[in-house]
Amino acid sequence: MTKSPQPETNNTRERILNTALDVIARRGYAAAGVQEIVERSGTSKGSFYFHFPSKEKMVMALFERMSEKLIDKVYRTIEKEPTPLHRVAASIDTLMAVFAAKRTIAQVLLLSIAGNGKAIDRKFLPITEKFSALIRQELDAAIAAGQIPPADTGLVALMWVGSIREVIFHWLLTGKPPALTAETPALRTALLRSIGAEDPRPNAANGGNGRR
Amino acid sequence: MTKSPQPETNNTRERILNTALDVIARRGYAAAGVQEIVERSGTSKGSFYFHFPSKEKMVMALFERMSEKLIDKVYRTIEKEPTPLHRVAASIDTLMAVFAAKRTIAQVLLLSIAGNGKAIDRKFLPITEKFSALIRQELDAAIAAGQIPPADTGLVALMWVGSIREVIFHWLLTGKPPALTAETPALRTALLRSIGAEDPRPNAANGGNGRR
Amino acid sequence: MTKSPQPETNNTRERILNTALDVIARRGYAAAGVQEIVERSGTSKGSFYFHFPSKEKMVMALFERMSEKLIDKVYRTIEKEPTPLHRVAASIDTLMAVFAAKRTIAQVLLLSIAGNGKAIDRKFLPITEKFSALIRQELDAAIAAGQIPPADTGLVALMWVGSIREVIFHWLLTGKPPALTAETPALRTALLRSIGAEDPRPNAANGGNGRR
Amino acid sequence: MTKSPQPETNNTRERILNTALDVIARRGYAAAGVQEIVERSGTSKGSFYFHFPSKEKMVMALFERMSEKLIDKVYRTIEKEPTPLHRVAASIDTLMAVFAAKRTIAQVLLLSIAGNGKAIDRKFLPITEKFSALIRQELDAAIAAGQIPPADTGLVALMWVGSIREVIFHWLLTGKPPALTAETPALRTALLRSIGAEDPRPNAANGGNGRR
DNA sequence: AATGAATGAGCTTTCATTCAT
DNA sequence: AATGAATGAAAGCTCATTCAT
Repeated sequence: MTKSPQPETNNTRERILNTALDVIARRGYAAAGVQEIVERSGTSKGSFYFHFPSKEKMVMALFERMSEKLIDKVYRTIEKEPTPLHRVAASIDTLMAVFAAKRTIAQVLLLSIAGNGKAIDRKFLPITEKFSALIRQELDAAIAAGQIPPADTGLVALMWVGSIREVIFHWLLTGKPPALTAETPALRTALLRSIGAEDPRPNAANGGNGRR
Repeated sequence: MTKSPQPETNNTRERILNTALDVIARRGYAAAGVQEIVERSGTSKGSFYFHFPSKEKMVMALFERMSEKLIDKVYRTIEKEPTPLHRVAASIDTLMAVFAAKRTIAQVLLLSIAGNGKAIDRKFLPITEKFSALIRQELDAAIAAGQIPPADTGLVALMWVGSIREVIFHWLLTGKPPALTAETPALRTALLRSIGAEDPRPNAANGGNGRR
Repeated sequence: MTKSPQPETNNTRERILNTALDVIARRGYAAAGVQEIVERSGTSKGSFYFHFPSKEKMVMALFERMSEKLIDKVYRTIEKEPTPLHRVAASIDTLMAVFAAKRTIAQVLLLSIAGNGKAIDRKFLPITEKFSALIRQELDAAIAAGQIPPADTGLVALMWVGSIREVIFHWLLTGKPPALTAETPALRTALLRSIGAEDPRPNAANGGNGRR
Repeated sequence: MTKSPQPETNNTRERILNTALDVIARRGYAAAGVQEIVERSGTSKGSFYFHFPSKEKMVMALFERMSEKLIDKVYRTIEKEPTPLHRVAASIDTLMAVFAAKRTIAQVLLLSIAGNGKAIDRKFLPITEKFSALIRQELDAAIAAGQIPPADTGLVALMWVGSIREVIFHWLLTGKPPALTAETPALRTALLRSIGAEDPRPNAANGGNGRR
């Protein structure tokens, strides 16, 4: 097996997690064997089970690390925005930008894990859940600030997350559009319109018909 | 293993497919063993492999059967509607209604299969794809009829399917809201608003705040 | 599965035996499934087990039929020969000629069956055994007639059968020489020489070096 | 299953190979299950597949080991002989002696494998092939040295291997003669005579009649 | 901390055989 | 005589996990 080039991180635990991300993206959760992960990461079974109590727990750790990083990134980006509505729009942009840049993370976070049938599902739920909690919070703030009309923000947040997820899904599986971020402005505009708001960043509004 | 009560269908092939639906919903694709399926369906492994060349092919047959039924159901429902926009709205309602009524089908069709990492994904892709093709078609008709402003219907259809999927997802995993269809009007209204249309069936619009 | 063209024989039992010969030649005894045999012969499992108590017994019947035919053929050919030594030589020629002409029979009789590890071996032994009994008998007659010096005819017969078998083996597996019968004269001459006899039919003796 | 007494070798790989030899001799290649092999060798399936990628590859390894040892043994024995003809005679003696001493090896090497119908046949061909290549080489040397008249050594080597094989076959299946090596001198004499040579080691020539 | 041989339950699939029709 | 759906034991193989070193 080819050992992935893994220069800096000398920390075994990190090496395993990084490799696991790769392998899961390539094969899916169920087909990602512990064997392959330890081979590619240049460690050993013993090492793996020294650092993690089970494959499942390791994947959970991976998820936590990924989602934490992602949520942090979103928070750091939106805190510079002037109003709640700007923050709402910026959240969308950031999520799209990050997933476009890190295909592997998108793959694992959004599709490789869902639907294993095990209790695992319930453990992984929080990830999409966190996104929608974040979005809901900003929407509520925008309503409180009078920028948008009242709405069932729980439902809307769910819908938004689903919309974003599906667009990325489609991109992951079909490769269209080649540059995922090209979709962002139209997506943002449509999402905001669904709650009766104007897009505060209409840089590349699009009124024509698509190309799918 | 408890043998599921399976009264009428004496056709083995059907019995296997029906049981497989149950077992996959309960355990997920990968963890649904042929053993359990044949035990619960009161058949045998030999019988299973007499009727299907492989587990994978059996699941594909199951999918085709389910998605065909579902798409048919939607078509039969919307053809009674007067205008394209009514048909668009009716599609949403029907999808929600069917999934609300058949929890098991929703589970398998929308979440148990995705993310197996294998080529299988690409075989199952068409299901969500079919939904969005259907929706896009109606949206295009509505635009042609001048009922709604021009839009990237490919993107919008994707977003709608994602929204619907996520709401159902949430319901499947958290059980909220207890009656999925309670969500339908608000969902429909928001989706239509996203393309600048008025809801032609505003029977139970909801403008309050959520409860998630 | 392609059903072999099987025009005349309307007798099911015969059709099965003929097809079995083909299938065993193609796949070997163990890999020759009852399924394939009945499919290719245009019959059914039920029919198969109506005519034969088991796969093993069917193969035995096939063997008996084949070896009987072959032995008969040899007897009919050699009875025209003038002296025991001529008959000995003619036996060799006939065996080689028949196997060269019926590759399939050679394959099944000489290699597809041997070594299944089961009790079957002991049942199939008689085939080579019959050849050597036949040869031994003629050799004994030649000795009695004073045509050749006394020898351990049991051992010699075994050696001859082994020699013939190995040459055919080699031909079956490597395809050399393209025409098996080209080997016959040299083979015959060498065998006769091993018991101190002159070849009574030295039509194409060969003293040069080989081409393997 | 009774665990074979397996005192010394603590190396798992060797234990598996040794046991496999036994089991294949008893049951034949196809009927020798991995289950039985690991049970008798006191290991586990996991261990088996840790050491070998497949049952087929394991058998190939076993074959290589056996045939290497055997060929080596023959080479070591014949190199002490003074002339090519002596070496030819010594090869025959050694092959017979080794197979007589290691019944199990004879069984597996000479009969348990042939006729599996799979590509495997072609992998196992080399074993008899190696014997005949070895014999041919010595025969060619004897011709070059002027010890025997020119002949088609390719054919002769094949015939010799077939003769030897058949005699051992017969012994394995019928148990006659009780001591295989009793056959050796007569066999050797007859083989040498087939190429017009005198037996250089006529220690126990036998001209009487057989007892088969 | 790390190694990798060992484990064994579990997997999907095959196949000779049976039996109601 | 013939059919083919059904059976179930057994096959080869996988893989998360353990453990002596």
